[in-house]
Amino acid sequence: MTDTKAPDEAPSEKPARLLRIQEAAADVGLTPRSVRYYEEMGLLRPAARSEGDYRLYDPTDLERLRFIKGLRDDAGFSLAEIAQMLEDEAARERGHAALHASTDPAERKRLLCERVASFERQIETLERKIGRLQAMVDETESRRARTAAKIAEIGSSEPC
Amino acid sequence: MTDTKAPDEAPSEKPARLLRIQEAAADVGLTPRSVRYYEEMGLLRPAARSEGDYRLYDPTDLERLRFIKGLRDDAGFSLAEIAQMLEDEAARERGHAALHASTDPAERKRLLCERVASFERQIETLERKIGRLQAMVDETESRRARTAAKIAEIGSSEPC
DNA sequence: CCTAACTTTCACGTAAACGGCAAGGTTGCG
DNA sequence: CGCAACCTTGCCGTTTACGTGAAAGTTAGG
Repeated sequence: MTDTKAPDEAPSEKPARLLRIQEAAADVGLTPRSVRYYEEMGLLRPAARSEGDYRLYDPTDLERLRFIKGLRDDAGFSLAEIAQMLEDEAARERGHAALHASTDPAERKRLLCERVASFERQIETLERKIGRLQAMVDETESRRARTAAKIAEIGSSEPC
Repeated sequence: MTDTKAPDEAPSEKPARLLRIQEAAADVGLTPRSVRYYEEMGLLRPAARSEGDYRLYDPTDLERLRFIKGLRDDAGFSLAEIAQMLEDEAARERGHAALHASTDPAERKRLLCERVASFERQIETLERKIGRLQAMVDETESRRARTAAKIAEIGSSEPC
């Protein structure tokens, strides 16, 4: 359970189910056009291309697409901002690769710490947004409470 | 303290500091163009116009503008969505007016309850967004934790 | 009254994020 | 191998949310 991801040295280990753009897009709730656009914007590259140059997406790609969609739909980040965050991700991946290459504990640690820092930046960005949203909720909530208080003044027990 | 807002029957009670578009926009961190655009999209109308048709904004307008900016910048809502929320607001305002017109307690209560419901819809919309953002934070957090665990494995006490 | 600074409406321009179509190549089932 | 269904790149169109003048009117100070 601690080692879900085998480093797989030998090829043809895990064909891993590759999807073509339509299926991949549908899977994460996007259109093929959007997926291509994201690629054009440098947000992702399909894991592979078929003989005839068809884009082929693996599960990692799908996760990445879901991440992108989440940041766009839920958080309202621009693709440029998302690109920035993903570059951070990329740095983590590179760090991950370097991790396997290195056997020096100190080096390994440095790489891992960098990853943690990057995660924390990401979290901070998200939480800043949450904070501002929460402030709006709080304000609305207090107005709701004031109105509710007026209702209480009127009394007549029964709610609306 | 319970009656901050006097209904003001007589005019010329509170000139209330009216700002022209540039100052108003600067005050809330927008451009005059955006403010005009918001008006064009039906998001707000200046409290008054000068003799020569200059737009004049009162504090209520500024609050509204800040609200709009918040929803856009912080939450990433589209102007269309914001328009919807503000229409809700407008309904509340109309309810507020009707409240002063009506002396029937039952009627007053109905209006107030409507307002509360509208506030609650607003809160729900915001919290849905917060929920999704929080989910992303949680996911990132758990990944951070996994990485941190690896660091702990290495040991060597000193942090990064 | 004059002028600088601000404002108005109108209109065209733009960046982001796709939508949609055309012309041609690829897959894969029968 | 034939053909429907899917994919490719290329390119133009569209919506949203403004930016940027242009031409003309308004305000306020000197």
